[in-house]
Amino acid sequence: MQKKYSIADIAQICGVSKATVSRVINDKNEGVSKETRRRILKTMKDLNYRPSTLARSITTARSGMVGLIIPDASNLFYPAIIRGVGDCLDENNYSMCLCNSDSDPKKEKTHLLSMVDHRMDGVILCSGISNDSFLAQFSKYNVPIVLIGRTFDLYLSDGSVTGDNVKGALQAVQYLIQSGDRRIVYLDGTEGVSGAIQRYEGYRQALDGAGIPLDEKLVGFGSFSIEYGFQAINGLLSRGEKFDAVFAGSDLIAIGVVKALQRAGKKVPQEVEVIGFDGIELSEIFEPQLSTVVKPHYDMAREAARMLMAIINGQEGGLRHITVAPTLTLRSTTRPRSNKK
Amino acid sequence: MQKKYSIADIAQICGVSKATVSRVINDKNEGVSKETRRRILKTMKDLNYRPSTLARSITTARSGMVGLIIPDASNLFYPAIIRGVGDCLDENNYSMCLCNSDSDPKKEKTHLLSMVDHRMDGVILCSGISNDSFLAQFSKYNVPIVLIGRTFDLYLSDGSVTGDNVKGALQAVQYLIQSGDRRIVYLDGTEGVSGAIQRYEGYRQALDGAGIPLDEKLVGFGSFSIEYGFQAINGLLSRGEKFDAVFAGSDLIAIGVVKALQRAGKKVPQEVEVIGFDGIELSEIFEPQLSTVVKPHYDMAREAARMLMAIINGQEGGLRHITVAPTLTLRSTTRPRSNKK
DNA sequence: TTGAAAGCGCTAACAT
DNA sequence: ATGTTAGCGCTTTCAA
Repeated sequence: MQKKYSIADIAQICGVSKATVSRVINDKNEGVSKETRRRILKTMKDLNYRPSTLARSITTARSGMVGLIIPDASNLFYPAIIRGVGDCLDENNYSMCLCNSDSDPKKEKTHLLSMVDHRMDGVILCSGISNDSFLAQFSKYNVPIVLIGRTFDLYLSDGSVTGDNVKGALQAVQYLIQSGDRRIVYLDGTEGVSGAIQRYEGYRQALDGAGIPLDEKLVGFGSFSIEYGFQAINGLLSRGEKFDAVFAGSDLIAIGVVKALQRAGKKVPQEVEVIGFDGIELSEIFEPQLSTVVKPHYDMAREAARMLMAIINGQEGGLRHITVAPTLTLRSTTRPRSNKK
Repeated sequence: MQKKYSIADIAQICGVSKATVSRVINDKNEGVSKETRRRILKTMKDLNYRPSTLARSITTARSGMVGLIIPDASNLFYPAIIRGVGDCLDENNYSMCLCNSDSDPKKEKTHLLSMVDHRMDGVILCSGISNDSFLAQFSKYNVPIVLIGRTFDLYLSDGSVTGDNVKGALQAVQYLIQSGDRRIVYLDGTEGVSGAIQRYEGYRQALDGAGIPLDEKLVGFGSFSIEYGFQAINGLLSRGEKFDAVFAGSDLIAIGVVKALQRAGKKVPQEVEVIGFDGIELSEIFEPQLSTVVKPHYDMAREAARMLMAIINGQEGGLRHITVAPTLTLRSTTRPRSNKK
């Protein structure tokens, strides 16, 4: 167990002051002779000395760390998000502190406060919690925050990157309607979450536009999981509900839907068309490949991180609230159609 | 932009010393009158004061953070790992610092050093890099390290949790052989990585045991991805190679294999049986569901974190190197067989 | 029960 | 080019 050296040790051994050592640590090209610098560098190396970021942070008021809060790292929606912000932070020599909120306001609050305690230079919140969120009170702590995929309480944030959920849902459902479907099931995850609210809005607009009355029996909310999609369809089927298509608020739900449909002997897409939402990697891997509303999550996450870095570095404005238009991507869970003009 | 308060501010406002405030922050039940404690607590709350973990860490020599290094957060193998260590850390009020190494020794080194700089209390390394790893030199820094799924250089770590890859591969290939398969393709990810080396060993043992000569044309290494499995099979097929089954070193590879096979019109499992490795969530989601060698990744990661916490807390021994036996799980990419005795 | 003072490892003026 | 001196926000003896 070798001793941990501090800047004072290095200074003493090299016969210089701490200030000089500090200078070479921080790579100021000014003010240190080549010779001394070399000597100090060598000593640091020989002793395996690593300057403490903690101590530095305390004086510079910069921790070099950013927090990322997501609902659940094991949900297949998040890998792209994690990697996106991770890559951007790497490029900026920043570290990432990750935690799971489980969409639980309590946990969200705990983690948010933990970010403050650890003096994170900023945090990225990728979650869908609605009203009893701690977000409104978070500004007190003066930690810049940027939101991913959460389109209300934007005013409580310093930046945001979100997909246009209303439009995405609208397009998807319009497509189904044009395809001849009338009774269109709409299934989404956590009710009250911004994305779900907006997709519901898009769904309604599409029906309205086509003069199709909304049938609440065809609408359901649960969780963003395969299980929910599976159960929901089984429920509808057992209740004898008839429907031509399903629009799901997430790809995971859509996959559950397809599985339940197939299990019940319904042909997808011949008997029932299915469109998912998100365009996660899995939507392409799964067979049949999902028709879905694609959002570029990796890039969105990267952009959110870039934004946060800009804010932290005090760079001037630029657009701080970005909305990206999703693209309806037709694959194998919708019927092929000849292009119409 | 409100002022950031420090312990000194709170002390002054409450008319007590910093020491007293420190006492209530640290919740020592000793030494603070109920009244003073109440007053201090109230003031802290009113001012939104949050003690700086950084400052505390510098004196206590404890950061309350643990680093987790994985190759790639966007690889569908890792969600379970991330969540597993995350959950354990949460329970211990620890934070997680996550980074991606891309299986690049340089990046691994950079991140490992960053962990030292940030004075992480420990790190969990979940990666498969082989020889030019920085691991051998890492012990210099006296940061406890535990390994997940990396069964060589265990002596360089303070703990480890790994699956028995030799045995897992052996079982899988033996099963295929008993199933009547003779020409068995073996595809794995990064060559030289501990897991791959061991699976290759298991593969060889199984062939040996059955007196089947090893045909190197049926063996390939690439990356742990769907793409690789897909390409590899296409390559074999275009070269006119004949084979009865495929054993893949990861589920992702196996999925690529199945896709390529199906695309080429080969029936799985009727014409070609496929067994994957890992048992990630996706192996069950994918259709056809993968027959695979399952390891409990979430639990393994959790256990690794638990181990690390024990080491950090200076708790006595217990087993510090754990090997878990994987279980061959038969699903839809192998032919049904009657049980034999 | 409370306080004073030193110290943790660093940076940042300000001198020299 | 280098050193001196204060801090930064906290914990921790040791006294009172």
